[in-house]
Amino acid sequence: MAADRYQPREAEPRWQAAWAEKQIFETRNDDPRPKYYVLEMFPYPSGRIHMGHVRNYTMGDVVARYMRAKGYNVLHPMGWDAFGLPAENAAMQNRIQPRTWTYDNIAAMRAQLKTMGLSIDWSREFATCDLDYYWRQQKLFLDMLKAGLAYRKSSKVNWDPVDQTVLANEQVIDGRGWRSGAVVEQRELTQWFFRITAYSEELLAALDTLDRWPEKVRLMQRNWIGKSEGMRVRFAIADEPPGVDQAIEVFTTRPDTLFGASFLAISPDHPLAGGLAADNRGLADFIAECHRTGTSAEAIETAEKKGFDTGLRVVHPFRKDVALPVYVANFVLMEYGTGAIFGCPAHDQRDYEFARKYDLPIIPVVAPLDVFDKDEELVAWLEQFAAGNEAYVDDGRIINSEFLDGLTVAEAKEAVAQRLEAASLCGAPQGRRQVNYRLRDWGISRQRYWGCPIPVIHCPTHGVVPVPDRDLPVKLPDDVSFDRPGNPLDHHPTWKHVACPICGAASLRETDTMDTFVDSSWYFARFTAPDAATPTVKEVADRWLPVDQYIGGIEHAILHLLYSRFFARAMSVTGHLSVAEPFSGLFTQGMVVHETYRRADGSWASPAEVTIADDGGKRVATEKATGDPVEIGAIEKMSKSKRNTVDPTDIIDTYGADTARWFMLSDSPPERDVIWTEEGVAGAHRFVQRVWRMVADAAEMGLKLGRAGESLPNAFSPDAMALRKAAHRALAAVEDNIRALRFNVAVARIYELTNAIGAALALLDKQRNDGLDHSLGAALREALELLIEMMAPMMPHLAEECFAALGHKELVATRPWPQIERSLLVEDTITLPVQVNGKKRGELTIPAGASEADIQSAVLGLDTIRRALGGKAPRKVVVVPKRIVNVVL
RNA sequence: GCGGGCGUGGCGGAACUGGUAGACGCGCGGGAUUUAGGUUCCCGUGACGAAAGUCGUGGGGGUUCAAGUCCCUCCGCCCGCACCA
Repeated sequence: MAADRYQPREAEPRWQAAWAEKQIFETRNDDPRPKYYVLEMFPYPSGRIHMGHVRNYTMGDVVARYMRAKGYNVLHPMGWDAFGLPAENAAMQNRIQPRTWTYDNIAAMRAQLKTMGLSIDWSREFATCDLDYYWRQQKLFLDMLKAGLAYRKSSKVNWDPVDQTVLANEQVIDGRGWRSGAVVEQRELTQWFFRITAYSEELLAALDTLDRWPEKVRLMQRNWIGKSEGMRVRFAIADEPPGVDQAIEVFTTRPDTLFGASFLAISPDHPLAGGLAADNRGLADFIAECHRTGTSAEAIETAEKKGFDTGLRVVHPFRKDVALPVYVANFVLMEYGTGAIFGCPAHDQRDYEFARKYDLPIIPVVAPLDVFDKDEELVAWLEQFAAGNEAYVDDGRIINSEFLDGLTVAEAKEAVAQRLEAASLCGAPQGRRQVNYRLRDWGISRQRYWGCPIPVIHCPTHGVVPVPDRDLPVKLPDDVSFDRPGNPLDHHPTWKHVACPICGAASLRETDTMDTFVDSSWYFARFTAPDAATPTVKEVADRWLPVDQYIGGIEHAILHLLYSRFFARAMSVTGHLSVAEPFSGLFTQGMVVHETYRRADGSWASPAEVTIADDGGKRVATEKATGDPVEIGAIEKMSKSKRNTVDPTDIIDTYGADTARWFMLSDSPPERDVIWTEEGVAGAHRFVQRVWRMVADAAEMGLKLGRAGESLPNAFSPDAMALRKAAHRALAAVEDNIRALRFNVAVARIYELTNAIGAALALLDKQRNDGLDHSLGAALREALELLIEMMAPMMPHLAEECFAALGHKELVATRPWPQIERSLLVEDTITLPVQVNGKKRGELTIPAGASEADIQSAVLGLDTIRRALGGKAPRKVVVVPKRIVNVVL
């Protein structure tokens, strides 16, 4: 019964055409069934898809196909994150228009993606560089401007000297541009910002509602928002006439340690520092030196805490006789709090180091709880502390602090707050409570061509004038040149010259474009009505959103996901939708990694260039072309530089999309990295062929199996019953595991069922000449059909081919998910492991309904148990129903 | 430094709220089919042991009839953030 091999190259396009022809993945907004929105992070059109895309989109497709089979109206769209610098770089290098380059890439990648057999609604496809999309984005911007969520300010920006553009804080990594890797400079520019900080608290608090997000991502966002509760405290400058300007305001989260203060420190960028430096040469030099020190991680790590005594003195708020020196210090950031701090060396490590260096007092004001009320121990602790070289930063009770003595840290914070709020300094309260966030407003201006133009006009009379809706879109010109650095829009001879919409005077267009993170902050909403003349159709967006399952890489844990959360709120305020959170379920998948291969000369060899052989249990690599030995290196993320990439198209050409999909889902848990191996792919392909062979063999035995759609007999032989149980149990397990996105376990369950079917098939084949067990034939057909249906979300083409081979006319893709026969999940007899003193000594097979007493006596009657007991009487017998029996001596 | 995650055979990994550790796959060994290789099918595969059995989830300790799972402690690896007052 030699069956032909399954030919994916022939079968896969045929089924893809069948699905396309019936338009079964095109989703209607007016479909009354419950909705389910699955989305994978859309790709940047770099030109070729990579294995990371294959993994990402396969996972999403499994969920989409499964939920469709479960009766949901599934939205599963695809688009392109198409603006951005690489298109301009290509323009400069290859003298090709960014537009042409981008759309060519999209066409190539779309064709590649389509070979994967994804159940995507391609009718909703768009690219963010489509005029139709960025036009609506300009509308969103104008609405946000009106709502006060977009504004312009002059600010110090991160300037990337290589890409010649401004970067968001989030795009600066260790002081370098996230794309170019160039050391970032600080420049003063007028920039557009989105007021994301208006939602600091909201974005933080709502993280608690995102219970289907990875804890890790929520934590990263929490840290990024960086809430801290503290106080602003004003210190009066000594020997100056009282006046509001004669105070320095600091931010602190430890007002309880105020009596331990021994100095104030202000940032080199603090206005006061600048003022003082005007007639203090030494200070001016010090500030200049601070600016020279890098902001990279190493620089900060190794930088010494340095300060410069300004000569100013301030008055301690509670001890008018104590004057504290004011330093300019290199470790105080102007961007955080007020740009000034009070130093409490005893309870802050940085302040401690600073005090040691400049010989300032170190006054302990918090004592550990366990020594606080024991005089001798407290004295000993104080001595030990004085002899040590570390600040005490843990909890405790207050000492050396007049009215605070004996209070807990929390009580002391409250007491200080009340005093300072009541106290007055120069006509204002001396202190006030303040919640501070690390989150900054989002700078979106980019001095770049290939992005969404910011739709405003600068009029000499009226200043910034929004482009009226009737004049939208502000269209990117095609005739731009890239022969000099800087922004081509700015260089364009005519584009920026326009009349003011208010007075008609000659004015200039804004030539900055938006950060591409803006484009990806609302695309999920646009998919719900991709052809609408407005950014969204509110009722439609509200019906579809939030995205039920969003899948993508962990690298977007902060930027993209936080911006999208902000946009959902901004779009609610401006009337485009009314959901707060864009993604109710988030899954972050692991990377695809591969071995690296290095030649003797140090160059990298690609997997396609080497042959792996087994040499006495050790894997060795040789170069295909020359036979030279190649060193097998570390397993790393697939990258062009290490040349350890595998092209999805090569794999699909060789093995078919189903094999690639199946391998991506097997073995590794989806949140972890998956190691791409030739052996693994071959194994996946072996399984594809095995399933096909089984189906073909079964089809050949046609008569024994009954026909497609034929109902099952009433009675089953024990063999048939066992197979039915295995099939329905597998179905239940696969369903549970797909729901939990535990695809690797679902795959294992499918393998198990396949093994069971293989055994049953062999049994039936043996009966060829003997008496036929017709009920086994029927059970086999049922099991095979269930197998096909449960693997269909993962290997959709193979499933269709198999289903057709069994005589079905219908597509698997349009069939409802099979019903589990619950009665088959219940065992009538069960096998319990039996332990003696916690070690397994035997097994007991007994009716499921047996009483505890029956089980006990049956257990004690087992030979293996009697032998293990050696004639001794058990002390007790623990019976855990349906699980285990433990006989205790 | 702060925060989080992880540690199970040769490898990737299973193991529900404590209840048969190693499902499933890869690799490896043996056998059958084949002119041969490959393919395919069958059997075996945690370690030690002839066997009975003993040991075994990073190390050590604890709770429990029972621990990969809970508690304490130590070690190692990975990731994120980081002069945030």
